[in-house]
Amino acid sequence: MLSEEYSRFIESWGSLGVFWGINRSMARIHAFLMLSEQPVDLDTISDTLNISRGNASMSLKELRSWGAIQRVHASGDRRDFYIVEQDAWRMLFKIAKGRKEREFNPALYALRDLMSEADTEQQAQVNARLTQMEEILSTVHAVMNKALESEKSSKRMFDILKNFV
Amino acid sequence: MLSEEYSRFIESWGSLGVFWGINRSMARIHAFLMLSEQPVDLDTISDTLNISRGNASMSLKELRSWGAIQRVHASGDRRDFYIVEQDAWRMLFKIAKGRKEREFNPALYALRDLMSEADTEQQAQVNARLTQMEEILSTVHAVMNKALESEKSSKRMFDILKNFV
DNA sequence: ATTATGTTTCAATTATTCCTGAAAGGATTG
DNA sequence: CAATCCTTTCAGGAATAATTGAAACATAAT
Repeated sequence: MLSEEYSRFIESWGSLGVFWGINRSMARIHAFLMLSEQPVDLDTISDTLNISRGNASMSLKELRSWGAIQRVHASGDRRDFYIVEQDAWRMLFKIAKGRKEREFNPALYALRDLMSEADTEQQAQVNARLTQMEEILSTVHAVMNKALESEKSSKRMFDILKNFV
Repeated sequence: MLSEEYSRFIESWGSLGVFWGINRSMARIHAFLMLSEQPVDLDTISDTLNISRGNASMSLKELRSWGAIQRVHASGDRRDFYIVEQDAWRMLFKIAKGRKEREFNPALYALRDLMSEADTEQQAQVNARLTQMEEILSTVHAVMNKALESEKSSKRMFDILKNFV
């Protein structure tokens, strides 16, 4: 049984997960594993969080594919156990990277194509707007690429922002 | 009828909208208005984008509540017309602000509560993990607050990042 | 006051996403 | 190699979210 604080954290981690575009179950499982000193098996997860085994299994699989968690084995035990990836950064970046490519990039590329294809008598205001938008998105694009390029690079960016604040 | 480039931009803007947590219709309408030199009325929107009037009306209302678009009137015309907010920043920030408060903040607060309530014999590894996560989220929190504090502040941050890249 | 024109609301429908549970699949043990 | 234990898959069901369309509402013109 989980304490109230544990539950609350797990649930709000779930909501934050939705913000990142991962579903609630996955995020809750991830939160639970963050709070577990010992490796945890599938049954414990599904019982504690009230998630079906099927769902838990799929969620664990996907979390694993993102490098968010690892599967480990206890000797003399047939079950699989799971632990979180020790480095919290890694997961955040993996997720961010995927979403950026799937959703951000296409919009930027479409915008650029639009601007290059546009006939020259494109109306002035529209042009100005698109130009401004393109500038913003391009910078965001560059920043994200840099941030997602290497752990070192991202940490440096993080520090710069930290100092700015 | 829209050109192919226009359509493509509108559709991918729709996907990007989903990334931000606004629904496809709203994002498409917003894109369409960005591409219109002239103020546009509800019928044109609903016909051009194949969106029902009801949906268009609701979407326009919500876009307006976010300051993403404005309603204007043409003299001698009964209809309402819509134009995009001239400053692209404003909308992005409004949206970011809302989502941050609804989804990010609760997770951070829950994490902090968890850490303060935790019994002292909390296990070392878990503690280390939570501490690391709290540091990251706190910094993100501070950065976002700063960015959302004022237009000037956000532009400064934007420039800093631009230079870093 | 009535009609004509345009907008908004909202219950019902449709689409999408998420989750379940049972069956199939693997691996280990006796 | 059969039995046991655990995991994975996936079709169907449940829950959510988005969208429609028709009715109610509002306003201006006649």
